[in-house]
Amino acid sequence: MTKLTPSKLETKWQEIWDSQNAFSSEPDPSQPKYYVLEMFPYPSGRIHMGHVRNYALGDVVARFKRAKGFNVLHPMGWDAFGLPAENAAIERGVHPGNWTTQNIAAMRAQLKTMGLSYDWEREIATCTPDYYKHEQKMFLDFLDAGLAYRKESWVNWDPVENTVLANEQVVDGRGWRSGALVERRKLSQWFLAISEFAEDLLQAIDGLERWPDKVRLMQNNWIGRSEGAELRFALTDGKSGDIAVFTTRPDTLYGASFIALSAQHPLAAELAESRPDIEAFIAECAQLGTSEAVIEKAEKKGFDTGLFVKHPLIEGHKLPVYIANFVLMDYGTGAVFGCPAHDQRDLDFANAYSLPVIPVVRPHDAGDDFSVSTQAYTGPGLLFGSGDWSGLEVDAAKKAAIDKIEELGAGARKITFRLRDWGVSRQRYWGCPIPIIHCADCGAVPVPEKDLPVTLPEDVEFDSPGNPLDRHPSWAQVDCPACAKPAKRETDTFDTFFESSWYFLRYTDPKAGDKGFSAEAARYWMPVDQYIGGVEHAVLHLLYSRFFTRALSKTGYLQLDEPFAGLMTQGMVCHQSFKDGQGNWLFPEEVEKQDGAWVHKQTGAEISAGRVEKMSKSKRNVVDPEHIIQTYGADTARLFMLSDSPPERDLEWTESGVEGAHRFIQKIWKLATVTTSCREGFTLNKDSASSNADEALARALNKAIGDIANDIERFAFNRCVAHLHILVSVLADYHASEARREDVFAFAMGRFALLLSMFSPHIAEEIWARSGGTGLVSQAKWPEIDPHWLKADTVEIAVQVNGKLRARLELPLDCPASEAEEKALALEGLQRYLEGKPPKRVIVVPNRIINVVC
RNA sequence: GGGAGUAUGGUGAAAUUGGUAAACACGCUGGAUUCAAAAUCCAGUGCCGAAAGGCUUCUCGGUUCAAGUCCGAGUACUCCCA
Repeated sequence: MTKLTPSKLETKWQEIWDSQNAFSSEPDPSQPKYYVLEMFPYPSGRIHMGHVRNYALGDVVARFKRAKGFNVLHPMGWDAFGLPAENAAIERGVHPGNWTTQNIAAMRAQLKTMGLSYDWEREIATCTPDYYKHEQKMFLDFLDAGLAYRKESWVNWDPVENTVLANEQVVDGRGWRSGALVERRKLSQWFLAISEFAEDLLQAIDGLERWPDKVRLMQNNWIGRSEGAELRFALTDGKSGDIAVFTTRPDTLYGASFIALSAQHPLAAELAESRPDIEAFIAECAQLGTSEAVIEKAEKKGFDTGLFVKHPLIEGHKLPVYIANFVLMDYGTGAVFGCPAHDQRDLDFANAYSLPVIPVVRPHDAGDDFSVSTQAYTGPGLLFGSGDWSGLEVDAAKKAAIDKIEELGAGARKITFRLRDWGVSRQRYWGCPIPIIHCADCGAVPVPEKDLPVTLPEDVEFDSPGNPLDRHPSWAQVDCPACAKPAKRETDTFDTFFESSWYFLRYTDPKAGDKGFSAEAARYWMPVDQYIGGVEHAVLHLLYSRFFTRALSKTGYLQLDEPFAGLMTQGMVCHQSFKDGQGNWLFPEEVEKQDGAWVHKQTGAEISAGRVEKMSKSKRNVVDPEHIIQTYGADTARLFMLSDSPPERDLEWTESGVEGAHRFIQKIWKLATVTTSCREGFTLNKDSASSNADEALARALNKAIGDIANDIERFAFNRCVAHLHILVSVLADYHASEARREDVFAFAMGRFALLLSMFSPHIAEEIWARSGGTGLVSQAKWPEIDPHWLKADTVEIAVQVNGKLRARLELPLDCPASEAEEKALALEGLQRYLEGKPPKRVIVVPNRIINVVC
C-alpha cells in the first residue's frame, strides 16, 4: 500500500483542474443557473481559519449544485482598498499598491491549496483602475439621478488617524483603531441617498425568505421606521418664527413641559452668536461625539435659552426652550418636545431642571390620581387630563392628536427613519478617487466621462499624518472641465464599502470594458442564489448592497431589487486561549497537555488555559491554515471544518478534532489503494447483486446518496460527514467480507467518491479515477437513487404503556392498526405493566409507535 | 434600558411534522497486536444501582395518550440595538 502524501496528491489534482479549466462558467440560457458567492476577503496577506471555513462551506454548495446539473457561477476576488495598506506604508515604507499586490499573490497561492472550485478567470481586485473606473461612472450617474449629493455635516473626527469615522467605528467615544478621543467636526462630504429607498428596503425584507430571521430583524431595526407627527411650536414673547419637532407620541402633547433643541440646531447656532454662554455649552456638547450609544449613556444636560413657545392646544400656556445634549440633529427635526411623565430621558431631564411632570396616560388599573416621580410610564393605558382625548386608548389618541394638529395647521402626520444617508467621503489615499473637480466659479464639477478613470498618483509620501493626496504637489491641480480655469480635484476617496456594494455584479461580467457589467450577464446570473459570510456584515454591507442594486436599477444598469436571494451567516472559528504565569498570551503550538495539566512545551512551566473564544491575533489563540494544510492536507482541513458544528454555530478548532478527521481520510485512503477499475457500464442493482453483502452495500450506498443530498440542501454538513462515516464503515466491512466482488466494490467506491467530492475533493478525484470513473468527479452528475434499496419490509415499533417505553415490536411495513394493536397487547413483556386490567385506550401511529393507556 | 437567540452525556453534537433521546465523532476505559511505544483493530461508555430496576434534554409549572420539540414563569450565557 502506498502511503498517503496529501500535498502530492492535492497538487496533482489542483493542476489538473487548472489545466482543464474545470470550473469555468459561461452564461447558457438553456441551463438553469446557480450563483454561489462567499464574501470576498481583504488581502491581508495570509488566509485565516475564518476564510477556510467560509470557503469550505461555499464550495460544498457550488460542487453540489454543479453535480445537480446547474450552471454554477462561483467566483473569487479581493476587497483590495482599505486602511491596512496605508498602515503598512507608514510602518514599513512599502507602497500600498505593491503591498496589496503582493498580498493578493500570496493569498491566492494559499487559497489554491484548498482546492476550491472557483472560476479563477473571473478574479477581480477592487484597487485596479479597471475595476474602480466603473464605480466612478456609477457615482456620476447617481449624481445625475439625484442619488448622490454634497452637504455639510457633523462627523466623528479621529484626530490621530485624521479621518472621519462612522458611528459604529466609535467605541466609548474613542476611535476603534486609534483609541483617540473623537471630536465633532463639520465637513463637506459626499452622501448617497440611501434614505430615498428606506421604505422599499424595509418592505422588501419580507420577501427575503432565505435569509436568517436574525439578519432580517437587524436590518429592520437599523432602518428603524417610526410613525408620528411633525408639529410646529410658535415662538412667543415678541419672537417670530417657530420650532418644528418630530414626535412618535403626539398623544402626550398635553403633558409637554419643555422643548429641547439639539446643540447643532440652527436656532441654537443663531443664539450662540450673541450669547457666549450658549456657545460654550454647544462646544461642550460637541465633545460628546455623534453616536447614539454615547449620547444615551451621557448625563442629560441642558441649557435654558430663556425663549418660550406657545402650547398649540392650551390657550395661554408657554413652554421653555432648552438646548440639550441628548437630542440628535440628524434624526427627525433636531428638536423634541419633552413629556417627562412618559419618556425616561425627558423625565431625567425634567427632574434635573425642576420642570413639571404632568402624566396624561394612566395604566388601565390606575385612577386619575396616577402620578410619576422617577419612573416614566411608557406602557399602554388610557388618556386623562387631555381635553377631548381623555378616555381614549394610546393608539386611538395618537390618531386623534394627529387629526387635531392637522386641523389646526400646526403640523402633519410624518414617518421618519433612523436610517441616515450614507456618507462616502474618506480622507484617505488607498481608496477610489471621487471623480469631482472643485472650481471657484463653477463649484463641484463632475469629471467628464472621457477623463475617467481618475487614477491614484503613484508618487506619494506617508511620512506625516493626514491624506497624502492633499499634500501631493500636482495631482489635485487640474483645469475646471466647465470653465477651464485652474481648479482642484476632490482629494477624498470613497468609503471601501463602495467597492463591496457591487462586486457581485462585476463577477457576472468581469472583463466588461464600457460598463461595470453588461445587462445581459447580470440578467442571466443575478441574483446571487446563495451568499455566505460572517454575521458582522449583517447590517452595513448587506444594506449598502441592497441599496446599490436599487440605485443601479434606477440609473439603467440592470433591473433588479434584491441582490442576494439566499443568505447564510456562518459562526466564528474559536480556539482555547492560553496564558503563562506572567500573563502573556501563548500560541497553541507552544503548549501541551501533560497528566491533565497544560504546560509550556519548552520550559515545562504551568500554563493557565482560558476560555474558548474567537481566534484573534491579540490573544494568540490562532492556528495557521497553511501549517494545517501542509501537515494534514486540504481534504482533512476542509472535512474537519464541516464536521462537528453546524455552519451557523461557532466552531471550536481542536487538535484532536483535526486528527480525527485525518484518521478518517487515512481510512478512506486505505480503501482507495485497494480499489480496482470497475467494468464499464456495471451498475449495482437488484439483478447484479448476488449476496447479502452486496445488498447491504447497495442499501447503505443509496441511503447515503439520499441523506447527503437532503442534508446539503439544509446546510447540515455535519450530518453529511456522519453519513460518510457510516458509509465508509460499510465499505470497509464489505471489503473485508468473503462475499466481496471487485466490480461491486469498485462501483460502490466510485459512487462514494462522488459523495465525498463535495467535502474532500482531491482524494475523491483519486478514488474516482482508480475506480474507472470517466472524466473528473468534480464534473460528474449526482447519482440517482435506486428506490428498490430504500424500502424495508419490516419496521421496529416502540410500544409504550402510559407514555413509557416498555417493549419493542417488529412489524411488517404499513401493518394495519388493528393488527398492530393486537400484536402489541399480546406481548408477554407488556402484561406485567397492565396488571391484568384491560387497556382504556390504545393509540397506534403507523410504523412508529403504539401507546397503551391504562 | 429595549430586542433576539441559545441551553441535550466528560466534549462537539443528532433527533426535518409533538411519536423509540443521545445518530456520527472526540475523549475515556478494557482487550488484541508489540521487547516497548506509536499506529491499527475489537469491545464498552448518559446517570444511579451488584442486579432487578429507576432516573435523565437548565429550573418550576401547564397542554397532550405522548413534550428536547408547544404554552407560561424563572435562571444562565451569547448576539444585536441603545
